[in-house]
Amino acid sequence: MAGRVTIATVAHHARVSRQTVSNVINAPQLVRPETRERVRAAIEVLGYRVSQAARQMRTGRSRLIAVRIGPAGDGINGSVLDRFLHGLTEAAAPAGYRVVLYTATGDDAEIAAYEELLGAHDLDGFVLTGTHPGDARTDWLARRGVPFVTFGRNWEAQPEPVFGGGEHSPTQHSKAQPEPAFGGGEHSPTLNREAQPEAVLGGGEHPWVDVDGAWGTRAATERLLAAGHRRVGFIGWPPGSAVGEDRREGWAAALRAAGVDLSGLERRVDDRVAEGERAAVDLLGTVDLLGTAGPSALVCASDSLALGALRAATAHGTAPGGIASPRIAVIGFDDTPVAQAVGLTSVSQPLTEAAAGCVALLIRLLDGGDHDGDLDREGEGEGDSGGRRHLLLRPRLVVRDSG
Amino acid sequence: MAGRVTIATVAHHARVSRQTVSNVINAPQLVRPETRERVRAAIEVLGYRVSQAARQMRTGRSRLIAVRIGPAGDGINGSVLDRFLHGLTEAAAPAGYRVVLYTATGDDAEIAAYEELLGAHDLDGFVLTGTHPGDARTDWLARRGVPFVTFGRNWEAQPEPVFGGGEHSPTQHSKAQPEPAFGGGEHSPTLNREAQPEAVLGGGEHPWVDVDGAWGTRAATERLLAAGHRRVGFIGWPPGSAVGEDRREGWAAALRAAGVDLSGLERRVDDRVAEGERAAVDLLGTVDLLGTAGPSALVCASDSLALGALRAATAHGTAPGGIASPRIAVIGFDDTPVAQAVGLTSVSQPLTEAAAGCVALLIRLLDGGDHDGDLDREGEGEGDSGGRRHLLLRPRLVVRDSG
DNA sequence: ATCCGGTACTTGAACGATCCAATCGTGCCT
DNA sequence: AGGCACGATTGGATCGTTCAAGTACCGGAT
Repeated sequence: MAGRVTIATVAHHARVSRQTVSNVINAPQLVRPETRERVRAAIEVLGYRVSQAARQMRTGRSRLIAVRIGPAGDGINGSVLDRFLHGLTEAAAPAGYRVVLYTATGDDAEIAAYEELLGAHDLDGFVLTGTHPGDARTDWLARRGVPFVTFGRNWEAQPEPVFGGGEHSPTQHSKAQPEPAFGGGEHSPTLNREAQPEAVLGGGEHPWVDVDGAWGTRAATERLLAAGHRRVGFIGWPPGSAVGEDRREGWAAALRAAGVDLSGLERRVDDRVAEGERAAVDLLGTVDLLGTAGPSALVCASDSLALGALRAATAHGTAPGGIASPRIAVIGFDDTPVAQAVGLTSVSQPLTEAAAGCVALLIRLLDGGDHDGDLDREGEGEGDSGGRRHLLLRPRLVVRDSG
Repeated sequence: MAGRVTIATVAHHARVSRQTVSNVINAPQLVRPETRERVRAAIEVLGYRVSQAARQMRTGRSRLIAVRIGPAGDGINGSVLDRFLHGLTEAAAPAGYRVVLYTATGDDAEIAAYEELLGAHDLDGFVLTGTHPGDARTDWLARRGVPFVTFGRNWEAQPEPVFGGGEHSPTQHSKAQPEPAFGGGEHSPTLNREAQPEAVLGGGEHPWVDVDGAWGTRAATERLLAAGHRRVGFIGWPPGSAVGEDRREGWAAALRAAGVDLSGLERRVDDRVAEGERAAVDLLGTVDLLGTAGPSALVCASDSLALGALRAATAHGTAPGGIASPRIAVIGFDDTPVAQAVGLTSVSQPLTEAAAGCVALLIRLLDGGDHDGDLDREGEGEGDSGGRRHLLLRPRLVVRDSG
């Protein structure tokens, strides 16, 4: 009550002015080492913490970034989301940023939420998930000059698929340490913020992080091919979903590369277990006019579909009359707890790295706004997102019993 | 840039003083309706939003509440957590509060996080999850006089099991609308905050919200008994977990009430699918000295265990030699996506209501601090958390194929 | 001796809201 | 008419920080 520790308290204790204390915190290089240490000691002794509110009022920056948390199953869903959120929170903390949540149903409501968050709380930036073609949110934010990053690539601008890592081999660095850079100083030095955010977002494309779904389904398909399967089927979502098309494409590419004819190997259904089961039964029972049998393995666009397929496969394998026919392999997507529970092989998204990538890109926009010069240095081993505005991460195939 | 809309802008536009505008926002009853409307119109026209930073600096209140998001599977996990988070965010918004996330591994690290959050961001309150006996966090917060609510009852003080709803019958209101109260005014009227938080937490017990696990397992067990099963087994966690003991107790109580002997019907294992399967195989194969067969149905402390049990049950049901023995029923706990996917009957926690309850209790601490008088009125049909400091919610049994 | 550039630090003035005490009607009662 | 109470409104001070400008000092070139 009586003794809130302010910057003035510290200043008095260290026998310097307030501004010098401020400099020790925000621009240490301006202060003589001797003085600096004296001030730091005072801060330590008194247990001083800068008041974010006061700082924010002066600078207009809140050091808060916002993420939407949908009701459920929107874009990235279920337990996928909370791993992502955890990754965000953990990556943001060392840079002095915190994550606040907001909800909204539909793009319009979300834009209203932006108004509120920006107006009242001076939010510094946004992380969007579940982007889709024709997304009103990205346009709105870009037009307003609000810094943001999307988890999910920009589906508008198709070209320029930039890869995060180096080589294209199936071996992958499991832990890529996306941003070892920002551990250094406590805060970035004071900069003359000229408030020209539209310059930051120049170039027409916003920064994004995404997981290469096609690579995942391709890896899954190739694994099945390598195991001797030829006719590898695919159960995906109805056309129209960009993510869905991406995942399908990986499967198709792998089969084309192996010279397998795709016809009759594919079903497109809604993302539910029962639908997946029906589609699988349908596919597995197929015998075309030439007597070619149905697929002997299935790649699915989600774990839900895969779970359905797995049921159908089990039934199919034992049904004929006692003699177990060769087992139908199934591979899912997202490595949800369901997959872990039932032993389903699945493509796992590197969510922690994706989250760290989002934070790194966003913080670059926020703290390093106008350092265009710095972007010139190329891949000095600094970490994945070296000077990039986009980051396409490779998923990982988690192999279990099912394929 | 040039024209940020401040309270002075609005005042000028509406031809009143700043204070009047402030009163319209914070204590509308002090302002003549005519003036009030004029000011509101000006706010609307100009798109004015109060600057939280400025308000916070003056009042010391940030209108931010914090929730920890653990790495995974800690206390409440997976998709359970993000439903809870969504509920919190949604319930907090109409009262003008926002949810910020933080991470910490272990109680000590979490306490360090409190220091930081309180010192720098002036956080108003905390929602803790996964409380356990001897929790250092609650002590620390209580000693500091920081408002907080736990999701998870206070395991220290065993007595006083207060029920949220009314009657104790198995029928339940599916949607209980936990807090229809706070939709009214935009903000609470200005109060003389005397900053005596220790008074708020007087009485030795902190507010909490919890789900009545025993009620859930009891309902599950009773359902199985009603379906004709007599020997209903239980697969739970090793002794030591308060939540685990609670869930076990519901099963035990139901069997005792039905006059069934519990011996040999129970296994206690770690919370993994394989362990659940092993335990179920073990239980189902049991034939004791008197020739009594093993259980014909299983209640489990989690969906993981139940999934294992379900596998064992399927195998058990078909193994003997062709003739399918009567199906073994299995019921899980938490209604995770896994349960939904495999058709497992499971006890579902009312997470949205729990979250709303947490927010309601916390906001009562924050906004209504010293209204001790108000607590006297008893259950006036105000909604669940009428004047209560504790809220024990009933779970719901979601019936699917498995039992 | 004067001027200069730079470093190290200090001082006054904002940021935008709320709180406090004082003021200004306005109606009502005696 | 005067006094009083009450409701509505006002100006000034304040929260803790950063920004912009200013002071003091020192070594070296003019």
